[in-house]
Amino acid sequence: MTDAATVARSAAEGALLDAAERLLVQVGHAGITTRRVAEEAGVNHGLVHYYFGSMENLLVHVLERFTERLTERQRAMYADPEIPFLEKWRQAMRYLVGDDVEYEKIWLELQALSWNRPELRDEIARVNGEWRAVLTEAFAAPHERYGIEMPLDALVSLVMTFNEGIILERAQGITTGHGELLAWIDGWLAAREKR
Amino acid sequence: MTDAATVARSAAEGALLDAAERLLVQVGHAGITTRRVAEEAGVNHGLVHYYFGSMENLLVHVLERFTERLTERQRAMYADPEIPFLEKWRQAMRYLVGDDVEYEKIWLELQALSWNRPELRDEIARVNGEWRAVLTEAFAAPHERYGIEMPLDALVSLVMTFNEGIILERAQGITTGHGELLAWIDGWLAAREKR
DNA sequence: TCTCTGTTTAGTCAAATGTCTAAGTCACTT
DNA sequence: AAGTGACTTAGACATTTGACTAAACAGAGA
Repeated sequence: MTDAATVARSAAEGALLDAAERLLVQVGHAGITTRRVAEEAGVNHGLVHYYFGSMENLLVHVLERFTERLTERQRAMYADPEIPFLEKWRQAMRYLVGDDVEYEKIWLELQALSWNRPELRDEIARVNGEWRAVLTEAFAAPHERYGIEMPLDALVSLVMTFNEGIILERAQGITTGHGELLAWIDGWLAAREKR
Repeated sequence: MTDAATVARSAAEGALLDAAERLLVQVGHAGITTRRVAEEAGVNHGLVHYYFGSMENLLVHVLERFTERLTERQRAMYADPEIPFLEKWRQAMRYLVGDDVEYEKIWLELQALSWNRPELRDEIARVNGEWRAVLTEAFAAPHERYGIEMPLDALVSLVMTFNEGIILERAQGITTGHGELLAWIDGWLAAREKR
């Protein structure tokens, strides 16, 4: 295979994966067909089969690429030891209720896909475990410093699940109470920070 | 229309709605077709069109019937003023992590369906609002009695979203931390109860 | 008993879909 | 310049799907 050809192929493959993500946002996983994703990507519909073997397999690749980026983003958000915890928390909450609803929609659609494809569930569970690990490490020090009564693993689960709940509600256009909740947490953290 | 015919028709309609719910659990909303739901219900596939006009409309009826039951269940869970709050809470949490995963799967599939059908979102939002109202009323007294610092609407949002997050994680086979979180909350409530 | 009306059945139809293939195209090598 | 091999294209093919329909059917009332 020539270099030029390799580049062209990678570009086309990437275009198909990008197109699939856009269609996840626009119509959901159930509405994606080989012809539609090819048209969205501006490539011939035969390439879906040529590159990925099947429509199903293309979505598997979308999932893998997305979870890789997601894991990276989660790590970047909380990992840097230079940045104070409160700042990380605020950054994470800004993302959570920011206007990047599309990103969350992709993630939800991929999760919904996994509900009925057992072979994809491991990948979702892996990302969940990774996120849990990142949060557990990031919250270990604040957990002690702020004197939070609840055990660390319970706290991490609480943070993860209420985040997922907010994402789920936002996907349905519901935002009631989110601002109040996040504002109170922020105030609570800030007050303890100053002491 | 005769009475006997009415009964037979109601039975067949109910059978189709029940079959659709079972298929939501088994294969998700994307895998439901007129022929498949008819076979599952044991009726002729033409009846889907005759009764409901379209496959889409059948799912709308499934959503309406389900949300009606869900609202009723939520009210029954928290409404009775005779039952002490702690007991209600424990009952609700037992449901949440009970083995009735199928029920949650139906609810999640219907929500996922609504992500791409704007006409269904009002119904989801309605149920969400109803649940919020029920919880707000049920938590008003405990909120004050337990001396919870967070404002009531933030507390209600926290409870709702972490519940939804737990449901979402459980749909993917993830239960890490749930037991620890609920156990701690239970202990916290129980300790304040005794005082 | 016979008709009439609403229900049920089996089957038709066009459109859409995933998969696959044969022919065409292009860059690179010899 | 011709050949080579991989890539790309357009189209074919069998299935499946939602929607629809004509005919068979059943039960209530005359």
